[in-house]
This record gives sequence, structure tokens and C-alpha cells, in this order.
Amino acid sequence: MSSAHRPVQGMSDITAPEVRLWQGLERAAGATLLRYGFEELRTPVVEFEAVFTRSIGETTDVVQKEMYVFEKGGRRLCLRPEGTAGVMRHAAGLGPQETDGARWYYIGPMFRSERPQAGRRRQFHQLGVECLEAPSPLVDAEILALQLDVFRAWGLTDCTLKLSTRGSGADRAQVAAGLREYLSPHHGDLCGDCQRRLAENVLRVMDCKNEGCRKIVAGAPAPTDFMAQESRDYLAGVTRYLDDLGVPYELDARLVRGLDYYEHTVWEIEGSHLGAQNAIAGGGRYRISLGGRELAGVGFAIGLERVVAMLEATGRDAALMSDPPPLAWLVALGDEAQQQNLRLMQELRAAGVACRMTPGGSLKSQMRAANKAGAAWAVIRGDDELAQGVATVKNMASGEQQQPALDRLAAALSAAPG
RNA sequence: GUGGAUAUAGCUCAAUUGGUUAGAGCGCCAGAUUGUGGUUCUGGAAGUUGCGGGUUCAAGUCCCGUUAUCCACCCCA
Repeated sequence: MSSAHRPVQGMSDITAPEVRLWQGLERAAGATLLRYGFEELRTPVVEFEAVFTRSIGETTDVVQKEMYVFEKGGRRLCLRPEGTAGVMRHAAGLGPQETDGARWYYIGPMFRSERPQAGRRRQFHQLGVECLEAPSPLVDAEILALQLDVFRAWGLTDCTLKLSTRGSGADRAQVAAGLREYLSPHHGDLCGDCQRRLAENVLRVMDCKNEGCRKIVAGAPAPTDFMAQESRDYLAGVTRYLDDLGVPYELDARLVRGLDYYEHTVWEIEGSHLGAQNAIAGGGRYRISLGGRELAGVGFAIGLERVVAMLEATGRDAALMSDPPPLAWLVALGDEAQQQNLRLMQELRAAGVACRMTPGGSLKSQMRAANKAGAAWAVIRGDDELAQGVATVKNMASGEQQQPALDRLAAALSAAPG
């Protein structure tokens, strides 16, 4: 395996038959999203670096060490590491009457320069939605219901919704200060990572897998204890609507969302059969200032590689894949038949029949090619057929043969193979 | 960015304490009395053992470096 024919580290080709699963995912999700009034928005993969640094946060790992940044024409550009910021960049260029109540979804590749592992690629794909309606627990609940509806459309019902709140911008400082106050006396007992987190991102300490840290964290006050009543009421509103809709969820005060723009409702969806990276989606309410406009919305992003992995691990991938149409394989005996088959093949395609041919070779090798490709029919023509104006049609599964006239050939091949 | 494991034919894997020309299964290609695929039989092609150095009479095997893959950490979908 030389590097000449290998993709870049952490990026991969998606080939048949798996690519048909990807097509099925898009189809099923698109149908669900349309019922919620979402339109697709396709934004560029390349954006100005500032689009992300300003919204995701200068100090986040995504910005500091994971973005593919480059300079072109004196401008700092980058490959998008996530979808929300680009959509908000688009929205910032519109007037309020165009963004108010806007509902967009996107699907496409994102790029983060991390070390690949199970469920983590440098180029990965997300399906996300952004909803710019006026902030309300009702909208948050609806978007959560939508997300689970998308998963249901994919046949994924064994997912766990973990829900929490980040509070308002003002709350965040209170939470961080409150948790630091509790954790600081235990500084020496925390793991090395957590000693660093204590200064940089206290919430992450709550999420640590280390045994000793977990014990300390177990006695810690909940982040919500440091939030304003208003923020707690907002979360209570979301859960009330979720209860009403019969949407199951788990409140998880230790849930951490890494990007700066989140406020209030945040969530994560955990899948199964996935290894260490078991979150298949994340979302929340956010507030982003770009181009002089402040935009508030709620949305989520689904990691499609992880969804694909889960579908494949649980054997539910086949249900989403549409079978390719029955294939007719044109087989020629002799140059004259070969030449006429090319024209016949185009006529059959125009009539809606999927077909291919082998550009030469013995009858046996052409038949072998037909079999290898999984063709439903072999359409054989030699001097006899040309003279009689017919084609010999062999059903590859049953071995049965018939000889329809050429004007009835397309009809014969459109019928389901026996 | 850090750590562990791995790297031999298209694929999955062998190859004794370092010892002839690196093998097998599957797959691929061709043939088995003139125009028929799959099963069977016969034959064939296919490898700079990831790459580069080193040790040795001798390296797929030992040592160093490097690249990639897988897994985990940090972080995140």
C-alpha cells in the first residue's frame, strides 16, 4: 500500500454497497425533516477562519488544534470543523424577517485534524438542523422530538437522550466559580488532566473517567445549583414538554458541551455498539454573534459515520439500502452483434432498463462477467438472432430462456426476473 | 499532540531457535469437441514481506528510524 493510492490519514472512500446506505440515510432523514418544515441549506466547505473562531470559541480544542487552516490570497481560510457556524454566517447576511423562524438542515463533510479511532475520522459527515425561532422550551422540545424521529426513520430506537442545561452566559461564570470552590481543596487528589481542567474547563472534571476523580465529583454540587432560577425554569419547561410528548430522556448534570456558543438546553444522544466514542449526536440552544448580528437558535448535529457503524453492527443497515435495479447484460457473438448491441443497449436504457455489456471476449467470458455482476438477465445475440430480429433472453437465476422480438425486448426485461 | 498494538498476493492468514526459489484458502484469468454463467476438474497470473537504514556468512524473522492502519487518551459528532 503506497501512499499514491491511499486517501489522506483519517479520510476514506465510501464505496458500494455501503454508499447505498448513506443514500438511504439521506432519503429517510430528508423526508422526516420536510414534515417539520425544514429546508436544506448547502453552505461552502471552506469558510473564513474567523467564522469559527468567533462562534466556537478561541480557546476550544476544535479551534486551537483541530482546524485545517490555510492562507489563500492573504486571507485566513479553513475547512469547516462543524456545521452551525457556517449556517449562522449565512443567516447573518440576511435581514431579520428572513431569519426569524428559519428552519434549515444541512448534510455534508466536516474536518477536524484529530487522531483517528473508532467513530472518529478527520473527514466525517454530519447531518444537522438549525432552528431560529424565538427561544422557547417548546421549540427545544420539538427539535428534540424531531431528532428522535430522524433516528426512528433510520430504525434506531435504542438510543439514550442525555439532557442538561448550560444556563445563560451569566450562569456559566457562576457555575465555574462554584465548582472551582468545591474542587480546589481536592486539587492534589485529582488526576493530572483534571488539575489542568480545573483551571481551563471545570465542567470537564465532572466528566472524568478516573476512579479517584469520580469519587470527589460524586459529592459535588450540581451545576444547576449555581444557576439563576430562570435557567432552571427553562430546563423544567423543556422536560415538561418532553414528558407530554412521551419522549424519554435522562437528566445528566455532568453532560459537557464543548463549544462556546451553547446556552441553556444542551443534549447528547448515546448509541450502542460503538466503542469509546459512543455519542451519535449532540445539540443544544445557542447564541452566536456574527457580522453585527446576534442570532439565537437551537439545533443538533448527528455524526453519520457513527450512525452507519451502529446500523451495521446491529444488522439494520439492509433495511435502509435500496437494491439496484435488475441488470440486463448484453452478450454478443461476433463483431456485427457487438456493434449492434451498443445501439440496442442505449435503446434499452432509454426505455428504462439498466444494462451493461462486455466489450469483447468469448461467449463464456461474457457470461461469466454477467454472472459476476449479478445480472438478472443475459441478452444474447449472434448471427441467428440478428437474422431473425430477436434476442435470446436468459434468466440468470432460473436458467430459462426465451426469444422475444426486439420490439418486445424492453418489456420482457422490465418484468420482474423469476 | 500522547500512548499501546499491528503491517507478508486483490482478501483472510501461514512460514520452526535467523537457514534453499516466501506458501495456503478464497478471489481473479483461461481452458474442459464448434453458441451459454454459477457447481466440478485442469492450468495460469499475481509479492521489492509498508518504506529506509543497520547487525549477520545468511533477515519476512533481530535492532533503529519512518509512514500508515487499528485501538485508547486529550477532545469531540
